[in-house]
Amino acid sequence: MSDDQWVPPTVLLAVDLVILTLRESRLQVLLVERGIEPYQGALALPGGFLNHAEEDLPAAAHRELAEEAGLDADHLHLEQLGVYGTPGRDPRGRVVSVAYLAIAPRLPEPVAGTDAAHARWTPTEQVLPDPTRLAFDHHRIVTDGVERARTKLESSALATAFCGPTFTITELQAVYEAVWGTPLDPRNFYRKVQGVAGFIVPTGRTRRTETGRPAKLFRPGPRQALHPAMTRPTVLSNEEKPQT
Amino acid sequence: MSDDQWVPPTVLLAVDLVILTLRESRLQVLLVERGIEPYQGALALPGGFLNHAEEDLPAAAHRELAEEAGLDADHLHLEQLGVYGTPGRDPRGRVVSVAYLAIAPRLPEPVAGTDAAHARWTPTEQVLPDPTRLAFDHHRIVTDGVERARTKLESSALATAFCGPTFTITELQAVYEAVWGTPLDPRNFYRKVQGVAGFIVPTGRTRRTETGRPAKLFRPGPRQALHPAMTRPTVLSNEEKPQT
DNA sequence: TAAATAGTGTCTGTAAGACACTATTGA
DNA sequence: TCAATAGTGTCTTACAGACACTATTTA
Repeated sequence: MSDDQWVPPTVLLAVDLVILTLRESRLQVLLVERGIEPYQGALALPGGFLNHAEEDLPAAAHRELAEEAGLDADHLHLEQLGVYGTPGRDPRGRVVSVAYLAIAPRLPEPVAGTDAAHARWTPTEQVLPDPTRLAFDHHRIVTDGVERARTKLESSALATAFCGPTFTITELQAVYEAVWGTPLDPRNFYRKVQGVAGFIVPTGRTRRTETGRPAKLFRPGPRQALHPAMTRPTVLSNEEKPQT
Repeated sequence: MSDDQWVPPTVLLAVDLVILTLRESRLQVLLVERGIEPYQGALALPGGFLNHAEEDLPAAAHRELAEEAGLDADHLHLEQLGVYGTPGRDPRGRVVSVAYLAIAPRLPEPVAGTDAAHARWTPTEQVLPDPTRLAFDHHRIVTDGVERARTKLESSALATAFCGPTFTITELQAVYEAVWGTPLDPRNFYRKVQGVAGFIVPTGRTRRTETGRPAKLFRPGPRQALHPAMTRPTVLSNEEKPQT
């Protein structure tokens, strides 16, 4: 600290994106096939270095979102997930990556012939169990992103961000079931979700399905913080099982 | 992106520490008086640049913790808070800072004659209301750190990290009251905290106070995640007040 | 009609919060 | 004895979860 010649080291700064959506009733994450070394040919999160030294971090995240997934900011939740900067995580040198979590309603297949051509949706249930499937430390980042999404679903109105502008309660339930990976009781969910003030508001319209009673349509309400919170069914560890 | 000459920009990487403790029944944060420009003479969070390009982030956080607060890793909770990297936040150039939250039991006054000589404890209630009191964007970082601590107190056993190796239930309550900034009912708190399996375990000993019945002593239990969670009294916004 | 999905009623157990009460110490 | 702090009992209300039941559609 008292070395007069010392100058602080510099690092390369990147953003990585965990983009989650719901397709085929499953939670899916956008992955790209890497075209260059390192990890050429492997699957990785979309992302990249800052464009220039003055680019803002959220701006870089939005730019990558547009470039690699063809997504504009509409209906889009974007939040910082964390920093991943272990020395050696990138063979090119000291790269520190800021991960962002993006959540979007039902998204289309990436369009061929664009920058997003090598992108593909992959169910998280295929990615999470295998830590070696992704390049760099991206498996850890995806794991953290999914866990963040699960937690946020409990206490915030984030679930509606997975839906279109209007939705049925059953559709909303499907979001919770897909993200949490647990089945929920439809009747309890129905009343529960309506009892949370400001979470969803009825539109007065209904939506016909192939068969069965038409369902009322709702849109997102004004509330971001949910009271009472949605409760994720607790997977009981051995220690907390009731003693019979 | 198709410019063959383009090379990614580099940035300066720093760590900043929000070190919280409990002194005089108040939540206090460690601040240092800056000895150099920019913001010379102003109060700021302890922290600094990476020592060398290969230093790990948590290692840098621990190093600053030792240098600026004289703290070793004992009894210490340390977690990543977030990245603060807005262009222009530091007049010296593009500095991206990774903030860490550290929580420690009752800490002594910083020792004069060490690197920590210019450090001082400051009650958060004096810092939080005034966004101009701290250098850089450190007010925001402190705000985020305190909010993180408040939230973690609800669902994790973090509160015991503010206490010594053994503590009374009343002391534990004082932690919750200081961090949350709300009074709690001692009788309900007493039963509540004992009903949370694995949170605290009785030592069998008691501690005498100046006056009044001696209190049972407890030590931290094995559980990190609390079930049921401690509930922070909800400050009702206008919208959610019950309609009479 | 049956099959399917939407939506309601009701009960039980757990837990939060209010608050009266008892217990054990020092002065 | 009183003052002070520790600890218990009990009631009310909220809410999670189980699950029987009714409602409205298409085939």
